[in-house]
Amino acid sequence: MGRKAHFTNEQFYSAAMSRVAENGPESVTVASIAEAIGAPVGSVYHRFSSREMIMAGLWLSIAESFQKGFLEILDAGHCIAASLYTPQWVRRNPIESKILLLYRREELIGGEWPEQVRERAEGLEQELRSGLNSFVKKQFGRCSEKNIRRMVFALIDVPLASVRRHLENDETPPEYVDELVRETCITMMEVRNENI
Amino acid sequence: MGRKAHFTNEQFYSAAMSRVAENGPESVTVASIAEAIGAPVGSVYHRFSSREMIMAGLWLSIAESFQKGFLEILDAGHCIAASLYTPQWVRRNPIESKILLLYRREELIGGEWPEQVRERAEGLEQELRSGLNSFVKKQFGRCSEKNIRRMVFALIDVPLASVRRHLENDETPPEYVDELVRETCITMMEVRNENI
DNA sequence: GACATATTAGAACCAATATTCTAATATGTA
DNA sequence: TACATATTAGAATATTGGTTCTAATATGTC
Repeated sequence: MGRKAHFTNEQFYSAAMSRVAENGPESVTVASIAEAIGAPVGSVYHRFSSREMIMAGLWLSIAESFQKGFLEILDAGHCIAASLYTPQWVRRNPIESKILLLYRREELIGGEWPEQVRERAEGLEQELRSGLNSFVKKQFGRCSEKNIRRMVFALIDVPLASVRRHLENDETPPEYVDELVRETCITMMEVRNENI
Repeated sequence: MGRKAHFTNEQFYSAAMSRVAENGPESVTVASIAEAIGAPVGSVYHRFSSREMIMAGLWLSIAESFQKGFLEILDAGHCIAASLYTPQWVRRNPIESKILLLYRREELIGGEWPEQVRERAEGLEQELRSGLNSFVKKQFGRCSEKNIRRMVFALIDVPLASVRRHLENDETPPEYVDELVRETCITMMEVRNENI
């Protein structure tokens, strides 16, 4: 029927993504996205209902892709590999990782989360929680609150901490961070009797 | 000579601080600070040359106070205690810790760092680096790059990671985070031969 | 080729907020 | 009490950036 689209959604996302990685989330204005791909601002609003929707879509697609890989490893029961997933993913995806791991979600998406977006985000959380639960059950026999916390720490919090410093400096995380993360993960797996 | 000040600097800082803790750095407008203490915006600019200067002063005073306590423990050579300093400080300073540990510095202080402010910040970094160096020298005999990294990880990055999740949720870090941090710190202190 | 509609196009609009400016006011000193 | 000045006071200004609106344009279908 109508005329063919001149720009793809990916182009809009990609423009937003580069700008976030280069100058931080604040610098992403609707005008800057438009300019980056040579479109007028009106076109942006024709595709997306608001700036928030662009940022949310971008964030979600990166988060989904990250989490997919993580859960595959976790489901396979590879504990150490799961803890190393973050630094390795960061090396493979330097731009995406700044958006997902360096900035807070609220910096990217300030205001209202439209229903549809919230659902996708909740789906992600749900999926992660259940993946962790079954991992812990498999590894430790039973899924105590204490063991869940240990694994969140070993597989998520610590790996994130290990790369953040490097993301801030725009450098690829050096190999030694894997060693630190691995040692921590091994320690966390050594659950003593009183912990079970 | 002139008339006495009606408001103290602390009042301005404190107003800014509460707002950051409650609604995030974005919500701190010059008008909101003024309103919080019942002053007109003009008074704010009479004291501070810009919004940035308020935020920078606030951030610096918190950072200095945090770091002072940390370095005392570190200088005393108490490794585990140093790693536990962060979660414990967070429990004692719930408001301050959101400003110092939850938000990125760039969120608080966006643009230019005036000379004077930059100097104070650089002083802090310098002081921390040198404190860490002498700690590592004392603990490990020699101050290798590798050991420095391990200690930054054990004493700074991991403790920070251990509380961030809780700061986001506006809850005091539960006691068990100390256990996780302690175990990690112990692991990091066990430097094997090939690491020295 | 004519029509319908998706899309481009960009000017205009609006809201928020940092900053400036001018006037009024209070207080320490002579 | 009168003067000098730090401070309060808040209205006015300027800028930035998201959003809306109207017109022009291209493209698939009849």
